[in-house]
Amino acid sequence: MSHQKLIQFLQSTNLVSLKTAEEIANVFTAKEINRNGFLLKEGRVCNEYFFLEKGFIRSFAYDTDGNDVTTNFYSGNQVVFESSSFFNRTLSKENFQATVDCSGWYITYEQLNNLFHSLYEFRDFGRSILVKLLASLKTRTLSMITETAEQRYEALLKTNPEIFRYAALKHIASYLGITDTSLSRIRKEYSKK
Amino acid sequence: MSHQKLIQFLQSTNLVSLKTAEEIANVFTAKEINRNGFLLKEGRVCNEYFFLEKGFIRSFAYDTDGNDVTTNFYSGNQVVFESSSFFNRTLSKENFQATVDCSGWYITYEQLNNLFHSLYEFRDFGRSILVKLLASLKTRTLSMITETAEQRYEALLKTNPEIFRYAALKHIASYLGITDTSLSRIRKEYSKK
DNA sequence: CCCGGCTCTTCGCAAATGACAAGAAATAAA
DNA sequence: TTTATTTCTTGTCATTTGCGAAGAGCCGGG
Repeated sequence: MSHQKLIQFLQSTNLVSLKTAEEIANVFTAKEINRNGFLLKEGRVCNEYFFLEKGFIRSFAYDTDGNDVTTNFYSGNQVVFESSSFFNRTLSKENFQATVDCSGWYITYEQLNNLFHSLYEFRDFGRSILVKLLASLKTRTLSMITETAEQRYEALLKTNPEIFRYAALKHIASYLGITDTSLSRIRKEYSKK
Repeated sequence: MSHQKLIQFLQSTNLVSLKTAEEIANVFTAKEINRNGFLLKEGRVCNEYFFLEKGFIRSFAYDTDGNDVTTNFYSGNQVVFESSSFFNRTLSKENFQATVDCSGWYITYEQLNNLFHSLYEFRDFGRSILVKLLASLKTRTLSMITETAEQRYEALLKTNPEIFRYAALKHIASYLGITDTSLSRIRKEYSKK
């Protein structure tokens, strides 16, 4: 168990030097999540800023009719946490569940704030994570408006093929904003081409 | 022209003391935007962290077919800027246009970074802005998936009635992810109730 | 190994929405 | 004011998508 991947990830933004990345990484604690295990359950306060090194996580919420709606997918080398619950210390409306066995590293809210205090570079890193999340969500929202379900399916298949290895089709369907029935039809059409 | 509203806004998050809020506000420069004027045009780097004191701004992007798609609406007492372009110094894909005469205050990227450096509290404030943007976009994306167009229209009417005072219906339609034709029909149905 | 449950596909039908076009209403320009 | 332009509504029709149900396929627990 080494911090290698985490250090690489911290440096990948070009906001953190190697020395600082090592310093930051040393604060993180190893964490494993078994298949179907939860990183976070709704109704609780998110207290782990989790770097997913290996595995796959799906986040989802329940709508007013009780339907399970996928809010996001996370594969390796990403930070996984619910920003609003984490930073505002409020109850999470989302669940984060491992689709396969996962391993990674986390720091708590307190540890993160200590690092923000002491290491200028880590604040910039933290901000870049938020900005990235916001940008990708903007792109997704725009695609919900401007693209057809089939176009969204095709784009997801090309840009995030790993999702199709790890996630159930019904969960991909709700992520795309359609029913599993409709996704099935789209896949049938698409496979003809 | 006073910083009063800006100071109040800075304090509203409870992350910034009055003294610090005043200190921060003093760095901001007054800015007016005439009706139909632009705060930001696509293809340029967003360099203004703009506090909108009065007025109304619509942000929009063009899809691949050249259709104008509303990405957001901003009324008074909000921070208006494109986070990805601003923080990453990349070209904006969005336009920000004043729907009516606007007035407010801005700081540049450089000024914001200086404040982040010198004032711990302002960093927390800046983060809370990003977290809020992310949370509201999450809510919107989820509503695009789980709610019907009529439900989204009804919710917007209740929670953001000012949008209907300032924005054209066709712009509200693209924000809701439907055509203006469809919005017109929904309004007709809705008015019967 | 077999059973039960979950997932995915398929079908028929209903409802929602989009595309296109025409006309009315509102707004801006001359 | 008059004219031109834009916005909004309405109509028809085609397409997409959802809903409910049924059946096939897959997987895990006993």
